[in-house]
Amino acid sequence: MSAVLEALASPLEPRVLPQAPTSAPVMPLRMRCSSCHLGGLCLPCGTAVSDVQRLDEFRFGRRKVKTGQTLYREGDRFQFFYAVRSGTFKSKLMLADGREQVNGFCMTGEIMGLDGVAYGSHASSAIALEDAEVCAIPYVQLSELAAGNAGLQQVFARIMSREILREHSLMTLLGSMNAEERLAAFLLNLSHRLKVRGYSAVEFHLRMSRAEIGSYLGMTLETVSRTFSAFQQLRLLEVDKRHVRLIDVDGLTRAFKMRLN
Amino acid sequence: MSAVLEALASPLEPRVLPQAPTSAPVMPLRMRCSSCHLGGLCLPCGTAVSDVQRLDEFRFGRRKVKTGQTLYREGDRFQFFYAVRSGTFKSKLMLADGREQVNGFCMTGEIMGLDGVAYGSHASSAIALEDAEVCAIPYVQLSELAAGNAGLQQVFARIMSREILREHSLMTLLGSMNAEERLAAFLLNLSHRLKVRGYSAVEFHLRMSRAEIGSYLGMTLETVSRTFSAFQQLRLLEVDKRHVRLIDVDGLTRAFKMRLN
DNA sequence: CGAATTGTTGATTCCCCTCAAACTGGGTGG
DNA sequence: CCACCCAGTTTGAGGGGAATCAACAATTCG
Repeated sequence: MSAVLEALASPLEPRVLPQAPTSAPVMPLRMRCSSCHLGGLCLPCGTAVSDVQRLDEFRFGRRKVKTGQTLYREGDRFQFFYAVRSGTFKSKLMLADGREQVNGFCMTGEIMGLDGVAYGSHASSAIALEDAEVCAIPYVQLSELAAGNAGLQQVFARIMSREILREHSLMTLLGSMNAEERLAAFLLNLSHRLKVRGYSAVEFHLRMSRAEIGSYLGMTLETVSRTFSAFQQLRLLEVDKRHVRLIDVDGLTRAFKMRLN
Repeated sequence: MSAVLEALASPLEPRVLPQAPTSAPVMPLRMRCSSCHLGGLCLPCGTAVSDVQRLDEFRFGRRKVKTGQTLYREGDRFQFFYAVRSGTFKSKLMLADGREQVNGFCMTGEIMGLDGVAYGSHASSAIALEDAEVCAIPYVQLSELAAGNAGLQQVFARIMSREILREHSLMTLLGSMNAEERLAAFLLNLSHRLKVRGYSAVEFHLRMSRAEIGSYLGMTLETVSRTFSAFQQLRLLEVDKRHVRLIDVDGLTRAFKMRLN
């Protein structure tokens, strides 16, 4: 019986899935949150200074992951959250027919692995789309720390809740938008996240293939490509392979006219 | 800028939305978890006995909600989770064009309102599809209690994580399944949840309209109706308005062939 | 009872998937 | 060096599945 049928119904049984070793090396380096360049982007966001000092008490291990390497695999035992320090990841899971379903892209400061808490094993795989580095946050230790610290606990709850909201939005997108609206929403989301991270909001390099975008947005790679071309003809953007320059952000915004909560 | 664009990027700013009063009355009755008939279905699921006693320390208020009434509204200040004691709810949000997007149905024992934690206001509305009763769990108190109790905190984290998994599955459904697969998955999910609650797994009354099912599954009400008829012709089930009897569960299972994680 | 809501079914349209072919840039090896 | 391959992308042609528009039946409700 699949997770669709069981997600809410059989709450706490651990799921038994084949174990596969993760391929990325563990780095001996350890970081303090208070000296991290990510600052407010990451876990400590919204955390009081005193709580960040609590986070410092145990230093998080770092790990480098090269392009194409797997950080963790669907079914792996869940031990760590991973905060992206640099690079981009895709989160994916396998369907019965062997196709892969991409269900997220993670950039600097974003937390991966939240879906592992429910059953103690990762429900998705994380694969680096470019050379990347992550901060491994041991769930057990974070839990213990949060148990004595209401502030940290709230931050953690909010991060989980934000993930729920993110998926709400994606569900709305998949359930009620056409191809142009989906791609416009995707590009504007990307643009916004890049801007927050200090990169250009209008000119950027896509880290993911057409097929990965298509999987994420629930359409085929051909339709993604065609929609890019259509946007270019409408003078909304310029695109050459993975290089994108947004010309008419307002036009793109109008192109996805739904209010996504 | 919509939540799609901001979900992960601007983490903790409270969102300002119009306030609307909730319409359901607050009941003076108060319940202890340890004496609740829901038992393992609800929040205490997976909680040690000693922790349930902790939950008993503050008694949760109950509230009756009649068919069609709103328990909480999108934009309302987030103060409570709600555990469904009886009845069925739909969770929905409004799109820019006035249509409503249904993003979940909640039955006995399930927790509503998890999406409110992120920004301190509810991101969706909850509406009773039949006369219902809920248990109002004050978030602040639950937080405080969990701060001194690692077990309870874990239960809470798992509930959030399960919600994330549920949405993963729905995203996969919306992104990669056709109408028949979607409806089959929906019916099998419903069947399973009813069975767990002691009802018949093969014969039940749908609490929601074709339009609500369609909104939830990302298809039109006409397509929902047609797909029901098609299943009936295939002798997979019998359907008369909202009364459903599953005849060939295996056949339905084959009808949605995807492995949803 | 008429009006409104909900559900079923039919006819038509159209968006996107599928299949297919061609192009690009990069890497490899003879 | 160029021929070759390969993965990724673009573009075209055609078909199918679901949306749209519409009519009608069944039920509920004021």
